[in-house]
Amino acid sequence: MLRFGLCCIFKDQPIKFRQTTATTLRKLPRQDQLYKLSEICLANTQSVKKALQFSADNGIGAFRIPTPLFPRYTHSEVGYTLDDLPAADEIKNECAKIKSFRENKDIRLSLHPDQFNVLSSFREEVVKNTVNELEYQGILAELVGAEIINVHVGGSYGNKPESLDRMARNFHLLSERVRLRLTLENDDVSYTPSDLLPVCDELGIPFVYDIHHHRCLPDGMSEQETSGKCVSLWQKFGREPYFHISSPRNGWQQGNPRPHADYIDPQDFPPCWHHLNVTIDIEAKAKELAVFQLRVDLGL
DNA sequence: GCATGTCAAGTTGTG
DNA sequence: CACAACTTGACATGC
Repeated sequence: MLRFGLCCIFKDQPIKFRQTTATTLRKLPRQDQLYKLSEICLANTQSVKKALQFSADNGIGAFRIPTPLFPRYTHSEVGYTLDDLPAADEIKNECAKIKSFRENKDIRLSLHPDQFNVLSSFREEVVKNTVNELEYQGILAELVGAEIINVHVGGSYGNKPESLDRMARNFHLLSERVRLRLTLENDDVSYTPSDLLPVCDELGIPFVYDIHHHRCLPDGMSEQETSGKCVSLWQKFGREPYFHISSPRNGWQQGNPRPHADYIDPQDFPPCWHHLNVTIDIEAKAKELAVFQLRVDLGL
């Protein structure tokens, strides 16, 4: 069975996630900052619950939680912990509901920390911030029962082996809570599946295969072979594999193929995936509509 | 109301 | 050298 996953936000569904910025918060007294943050965090956890309900109602088996669910949590000036917030108990209660709903309905939850998280950096400050942010993601993941914290390696700085070594060393700075959830994903500028599969094997963590990135940055390994290796790595941990797919906004023939299209072109869906038991996150701008359309196009 | 500029963080490739 | 792209626009401000 193929399990399709939604990413972060919705196109048509009235499910919204709120945000705020450090600049805005800085203008408020601490008390007001915490009140504002409390409202946002509570609203966002309620939105995750709605997203899960929508998924359950529509046969969608995975949801990627927006990274800034608790906005500015790790910020050096305006950061906070849940217990600082007036609605801390309510927020934790919502998270507990998300966790049990997820378990009952078998919906997988993942997190995808953004590009500022660079475990391969040679700058101590960057690594420190990255660890900090990943630890926040770990706390969030534990609260809501998210299984995966998926990251890119980041910079290669002109020397991939050395950068991967740094990443592997910095991996051990992370708590078990984060290490047990961390996965690596191939990107479209530096690290290919061939680069990452051995590293993942060494670190004992799974590999998330993004086929669009692979097509933008090929490594000579076929899609079928890469899929197979990804599947066996996940099977080693007794877990269901995770794939990502998207289509190029302007097609493969003209311009930059990296920007994502609104929908998935069924031609871009690899035939070798059809018979697998895997989770496939649909990275398309039309969001839930793209998942529905793809199911129709593939005759599912 | 609506248009517009801004928002914590990193790295890379393109024009 | 500026800017877009990346998993993703939303929010605050000012007219």
